[in-house]
Amino acid sequence: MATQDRLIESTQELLWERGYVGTSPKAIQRHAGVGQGSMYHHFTGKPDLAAAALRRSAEELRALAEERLSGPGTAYQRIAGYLLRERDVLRGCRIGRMAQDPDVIADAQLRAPVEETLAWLRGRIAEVIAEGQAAGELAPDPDPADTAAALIAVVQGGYVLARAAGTAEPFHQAVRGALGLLSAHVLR
Amino acid sequence: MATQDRLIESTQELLWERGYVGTSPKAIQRHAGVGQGSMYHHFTGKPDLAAAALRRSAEELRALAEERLSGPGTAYQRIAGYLLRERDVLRGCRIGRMAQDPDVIADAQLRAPVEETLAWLRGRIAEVIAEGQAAGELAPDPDPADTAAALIAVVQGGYVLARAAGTAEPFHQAVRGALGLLSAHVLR
DNA sequence: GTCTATATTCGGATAGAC
DNA sequence: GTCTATCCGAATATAGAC
Repeated sequence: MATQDRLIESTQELLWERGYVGTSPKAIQRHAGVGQGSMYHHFTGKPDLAAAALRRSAEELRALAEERLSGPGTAYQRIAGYLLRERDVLRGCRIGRMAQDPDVIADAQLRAPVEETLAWLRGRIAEVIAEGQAAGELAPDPDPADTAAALIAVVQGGYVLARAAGTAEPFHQAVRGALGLLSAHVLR
Repeated sequence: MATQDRLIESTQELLWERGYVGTSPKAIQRHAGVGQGSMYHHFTGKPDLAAAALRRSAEELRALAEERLSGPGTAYQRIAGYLLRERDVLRGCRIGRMAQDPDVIADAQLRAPVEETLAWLRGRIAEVIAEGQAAGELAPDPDPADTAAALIAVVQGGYVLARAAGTAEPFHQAVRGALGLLSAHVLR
């Protein structure tokens, strides 16, 4: 694999585990097996490399989500498929995690992929809900945008509860709870 | 105010804003207007001071939540009151935020207040739901523990969405979405 | 493209005077 | 109790040789 790619992948990994403030250039170099000079040859510095890593994570997350959301099944089934898909619960969301970091939020380059990805995800799920309502599969009363925000928040917040508890169980409870509430609106 | 209290309050503030890794002893001293030696006289070091700050934040959060949850009204009204109460949305949750920090999760002293507070909150909301069901105010089918986890996750995840977006709106959408789904289960 | 040397500041603390 | 001095390693680079 190319040196750049090894650097980007290592940065993705470390950002996920330690956050932006907690990830040092030195640690990235060690993890990637790449020297100091080499890193600064390919990237101008930590923010540049982190931005590349976040853009790649954003792409990957989007592809994974789209896989479930554009698959077969009713609106409810596709949303349930998305919420119930295999996840590394205790590690949390590589993208959502960054929203807590003030240095990420303060830097437009770093914040853009985070903002865009979560906005896209809310919009995409709102579409699926609206499709379900148009098809008569879902009751017409829940607002698609509000409901989509609630569902994504359940995932992001579920990670918080799981990490706090030291076990994945609260995440799964939250997802079951959300699907339980939503399923009351399934018409057929 | 006593020096200890100024240190604890400053630490609460900085942990909220910058997280544990992002908060240095030096910054705490500056914020509190307290000298180096003074800080190390009252606390053994950063983890000790952070633990004191987190315990205090945990108490405060609990008191604020209990105020709404044990107030007057039906189960649904009390839960809605809790979800809709005034919040500093873009700053997020002082306690939930810590769950992302690996150094907090790794240290039992630091993690305990986070774990206990969120577990208490889930339990307390589950109780309110169960009371509502017993009183015939809420449909009996939603599982109290799962539903409570979903509601708390909506709050925690709502903060993530809001910070990512740079505006409080997604938080409010998520709360409206959750209350919309829950309200379908209100019987009277 | 990669390596080693060097620089500067900060993080997190200890020691001892007042 | 509080202050100042000092310490050592890490964070984040830049410079220049190979």
